[in-house]
Amino acid sequence: MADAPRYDDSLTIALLRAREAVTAQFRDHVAAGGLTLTQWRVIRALAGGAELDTTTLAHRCVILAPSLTRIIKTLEARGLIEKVPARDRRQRVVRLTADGEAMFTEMWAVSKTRYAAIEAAFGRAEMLDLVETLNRLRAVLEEDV
Amino acid sequence: MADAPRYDDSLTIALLRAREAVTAQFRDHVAAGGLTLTQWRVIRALAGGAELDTTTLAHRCVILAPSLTRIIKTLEARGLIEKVPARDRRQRVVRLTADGEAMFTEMWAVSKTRYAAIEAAFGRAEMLDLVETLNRLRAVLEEDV
DNA sequence: CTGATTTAATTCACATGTTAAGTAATTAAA
DNA sequence: TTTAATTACTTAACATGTGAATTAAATCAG
Repeated sequence: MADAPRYDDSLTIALLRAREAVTAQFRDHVAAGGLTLTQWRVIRALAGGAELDTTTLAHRCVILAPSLTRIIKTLEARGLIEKVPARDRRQRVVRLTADGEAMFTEMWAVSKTRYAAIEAAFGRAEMLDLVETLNRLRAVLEEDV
Repeated sequence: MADAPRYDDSLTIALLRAREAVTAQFRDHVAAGGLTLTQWRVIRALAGGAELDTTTLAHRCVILAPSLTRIIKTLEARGLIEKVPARDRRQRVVRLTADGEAMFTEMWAVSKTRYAAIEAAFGRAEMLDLVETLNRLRAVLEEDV
């Protein structure tokens, strides 16, 4: 039997570690705002007045529906998001409140600088290329394999 | 304020989605063996008779200590791993049992083919390059930024 | 129009992620 | 050597990941 590839060479582990390293650049800042990184993704997806239903939001933020149900409950209780009446009454459509938009604006200013720092350290071209490669990998895997 | 980059362009989201796509290739198979992907990483790290303490194992598998504590408890209860007496009695050193090694061997055969399928679909050179890029990104971020 | 099917969320149960606090063993310092 | 500091791990509490079952609303078939 061929040996297992060394862990450092494994694609899954490399993805896990890289993601961990990247999110570490934002975690403290987001936590200082009283949010988790997952909650921050939701806030960010809704920024600028977007009104999104749970399914769309879950897909964009890469959060499973049960998690999003809980997160919406939490953020709504904090007054950061609010429900919007929907024509299809099965859907739960939400948007940011004024407080939510304010929270986003404030935190985004810092997030931007962190993101810029990563670009500066790693290289803008390399970063764009990496994102493109990752999206291509995903496209390939979601087709067939 | 500059707008947030579109979600599809975000590095964090790209990493999240790519990882999701890759792990999806293994999840069903691993679940069929009664394991989670996280548990499988532990089994895999111990394969071949390795005896590792919790700290080393946590680092290699990219699992936080509290999670690993629970996982070790679970896998030990299932008879897949066992404790090894350690000179430093603060440490918890574990290894696979015979059953654990058998489980690994059986499942690894399938995992290998899945991994090979990904290589075939995405390209071996591209895959090696991606892993190298991810590790370089991590190295850059863990240095300074 | 009525019953069957599908769709959108939610709920449940359990595993893991995450931070902080706690415990026991080892090491360092006075 | 006795205490203080460090180390390795565990526990606790809460948030999220994950799959399965459930509920409510919309849609479809007859």
